[in-house]
Amino acid sequence: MNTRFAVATHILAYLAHAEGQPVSSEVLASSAGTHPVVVRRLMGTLRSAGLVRTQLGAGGGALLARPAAGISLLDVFRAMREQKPDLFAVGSTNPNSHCDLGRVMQHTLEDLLGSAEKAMHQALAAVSLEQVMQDLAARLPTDCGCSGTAAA
Amino acid sequence: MNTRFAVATHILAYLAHAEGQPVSSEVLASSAGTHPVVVRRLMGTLRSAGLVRTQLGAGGGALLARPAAGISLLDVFRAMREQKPDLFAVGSTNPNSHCDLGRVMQHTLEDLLGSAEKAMHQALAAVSLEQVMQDLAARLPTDCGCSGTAAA
DNA sequence: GCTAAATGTAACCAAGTCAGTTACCTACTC
DNA sequence: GAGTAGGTAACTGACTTGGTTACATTTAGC
Repeated sequence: MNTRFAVATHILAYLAHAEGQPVSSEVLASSAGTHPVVVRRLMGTLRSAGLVRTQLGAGGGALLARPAAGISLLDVFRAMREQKPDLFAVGSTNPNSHCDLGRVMQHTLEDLLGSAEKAMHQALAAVSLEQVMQDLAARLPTDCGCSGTAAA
Repeated sequence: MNTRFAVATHILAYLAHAEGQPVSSEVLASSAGTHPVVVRRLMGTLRSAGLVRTQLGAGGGALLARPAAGISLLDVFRAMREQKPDLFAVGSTNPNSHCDLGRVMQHTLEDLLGSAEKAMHQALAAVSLEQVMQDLAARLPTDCGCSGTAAA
């Protein structure tokens, strides 16, 4: 899911940059180096997470659903994880359990690992899409000609 | 890799409990609800990470390589991840790059996500195997008959 | 209205990962 | 020497995921 997250952030940063102008999946795919359908699939997830909205028809495309400052990397992370058990799913350790160790181990790990995950979440929550853009801007040499809504 | 981590921790906790007594892969597998070969494979990873050592031959098995207090969940996590790129591998976003955005995006994400990962690592590093055992002990009703080195 | 340009999806394929399993060699204890 | 263990290779089946094609649907603009 590494790539999903990276591509999603890439896309969102692009959308943030193209404020208000819908961007087509084709353009986004070319920028992210993937296939338009992959972008649209991803977009479906981002849309149900409420991070983007899309416009059908000619001249359509995707737009941010809210200002970049209101979208955190945690939002993106969560959207990619969707309903999946957060990061550490201990549930699969078979509760073999002619005694309780299996089950108890499960709960113990869930607690201990849950706090680790929470720490990561907090760190992710602290970074907004706007900050990502600022970081990007600081790194881009000058204007390389791709800062518009054109290619990237 | 959820299950790998969970099983590894399960195994290590078991070994910590059986202080000094080698435990066979068969017993460990039965406790963790998996196959002995899976345990041995995992054990290979833990061994190269320096967390356990194994004894060949009759009466052999696995033992902790150091005291439980000296093994953190981060050690386990790292062992499971091995040489793999830590958690967020942004490298796969194609640097399509008729301009620099792709590459720059990569670096930016690596930095931002790296700090999130570091936060998680710190939280994991704060938990030792000994604490896991204490947590387990506190949860186990009384002595359910499986606290020895026998079954679990 | 018609056309062109988009999205939304479904379906399929190839690649990769991983747990489970079998099999066999090797090492060690008794 | 026999039995008991780990080490490892090899194969399988399930699952995930990215890429691709194909097609229905929607919308803007003429």
